[in-house]
Amino acid sequence: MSSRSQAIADTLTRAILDHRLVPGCKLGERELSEIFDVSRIVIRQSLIRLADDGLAQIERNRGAFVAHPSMQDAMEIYDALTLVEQGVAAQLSDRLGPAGWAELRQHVERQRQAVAVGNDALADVLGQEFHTVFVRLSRNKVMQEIHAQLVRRTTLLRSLITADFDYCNLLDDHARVIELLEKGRLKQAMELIDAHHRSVVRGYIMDRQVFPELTPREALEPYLNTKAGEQPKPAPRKEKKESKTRAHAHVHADE
Amino acid sequence: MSSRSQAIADTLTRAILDHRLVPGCKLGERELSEIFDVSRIVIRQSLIRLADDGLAQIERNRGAFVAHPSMQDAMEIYDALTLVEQGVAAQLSDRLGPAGWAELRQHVERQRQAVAVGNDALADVLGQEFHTVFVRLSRNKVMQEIHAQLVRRTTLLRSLITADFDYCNLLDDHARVIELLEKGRLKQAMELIDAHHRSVVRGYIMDRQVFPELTPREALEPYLNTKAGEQPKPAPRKEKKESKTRAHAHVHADE
DNA sequence: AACACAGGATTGGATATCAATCAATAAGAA
DNA sequence: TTCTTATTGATTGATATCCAATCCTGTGTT
Repeated sequence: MSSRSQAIADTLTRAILDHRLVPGCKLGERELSEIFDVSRIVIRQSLIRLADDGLAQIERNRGAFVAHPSMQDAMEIYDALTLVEQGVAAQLSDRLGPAGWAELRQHVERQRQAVAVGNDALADVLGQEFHTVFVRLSRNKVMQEIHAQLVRRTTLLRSLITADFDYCNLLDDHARVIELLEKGRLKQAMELIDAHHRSVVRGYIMDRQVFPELTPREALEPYLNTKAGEQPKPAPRKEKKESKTRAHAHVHADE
Repeated sequence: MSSRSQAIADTLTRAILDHRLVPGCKLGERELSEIFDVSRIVIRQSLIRLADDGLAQIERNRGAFVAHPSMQDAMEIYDALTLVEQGVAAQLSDRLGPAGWAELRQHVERQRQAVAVGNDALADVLGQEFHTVFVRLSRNKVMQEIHAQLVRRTTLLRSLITADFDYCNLLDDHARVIELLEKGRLKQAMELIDAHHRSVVRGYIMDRQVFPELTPREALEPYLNTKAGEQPKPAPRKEKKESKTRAHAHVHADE
């Protein structure tokens, strides 16, 4: 494995993406060093990595915090994501072979089955993964990394919103995008991608204040027991609140 | 000022982009710590930043080196850059106001005058800057940062090639792109951007071996005297070799 | 209540030290 | 001689401890 600081940065990233560490949460060096049982310097390096990735913000002489993007940031991130995925779509419509289209359709089918079975958690994961698979088919590692970073930041954004709008009309967008692209209707596919993301960001209602709910120690505890990189992922999201979701209880946080 | 490690990372970046530190060059912690007169830890943090930016590569227990991208990497970087600039072009063709178009035209005009006067160095800088200005007009900081990183990596790539082909046919591409975009001929503009980059990467002949020519200490010395972030930039590129350039002596490393 | 000040806590950084690993040399066998 | 192996040196990864600068807070004064 690579360096310790990278491993810790990965763990922190996981915790942030799982919404266990919420925006604005203080990431104190001493506290983290005690939690991970490493020196402060290793923590510092991890925090630098997180900051470079846009998930943390370091303020001089004040310390590091989980990034707290503004509404403006959110729109820019989604704009960038749209731009990237549209570009990849354009490339794939030219260059993708039959095996690639098959993989995409297969992925959508797996998600559809997960929904049919009622396994919403799996459906969520597959829904997220679709975009990653999509970009992977471009066979461009640079683009993949850029896209992955943007996806991480959108996942962070979801910590800031009250997911109280209907995602269900987005469920079939993936299949439709594939269909349109295969038919060579690139322009329509790109518009759909744009609408897909735009409808998500329009639903955003960013709560300026976010309650930590979990101390860093509590938030990170599940990731520490299994030292090997297994997937603990107990994912105790703030579903406890009175269900603000309107009609649909199973929210597919696809985007 | 932000942290010391960021300042040093910036200096190292400058040195790499100025081709004073060439791909494969060892970036020893002890050596750099003596050069910058800081502890190894600060250097380590700087190297982490550089690695995250794709300009350095850290190998476990072996140290950091200036990144040495492969031909495959080069193509991927240019593909990504093309994708980003095409996307931005599409956005600008919709959203850019008259002031924006004026700024672009003005920039091209300044470069043209620099060429006319024979100030090739300035023309080079302006040629590089054009793309940055272009993306800045999208008013998307996230996209700007992604683009800037890609540009840095293309600049690094230029350390690896023998610039022995004719850039001159690319000189007016910028003006043509603006013209096409303003006329709403988006598709043609995007194709031109693609061709622009593609013609550059096609000219690449990557020399597997790169002679350091300068030790890190020599390479970094010019940046140290002026402690305040002035621009020393003596840029003693390897122009010393017998001019391999074919017909055109003044190579506009526009891309 | 408003302000100023002092103290504590935290970060940024330096130094010294140690273990682990890699590289290159030196020693030894075929 | 040449190939293999062992030793040594150098460098990295990481820790502990220490110090200065800065920020936050709480108290005391006006």
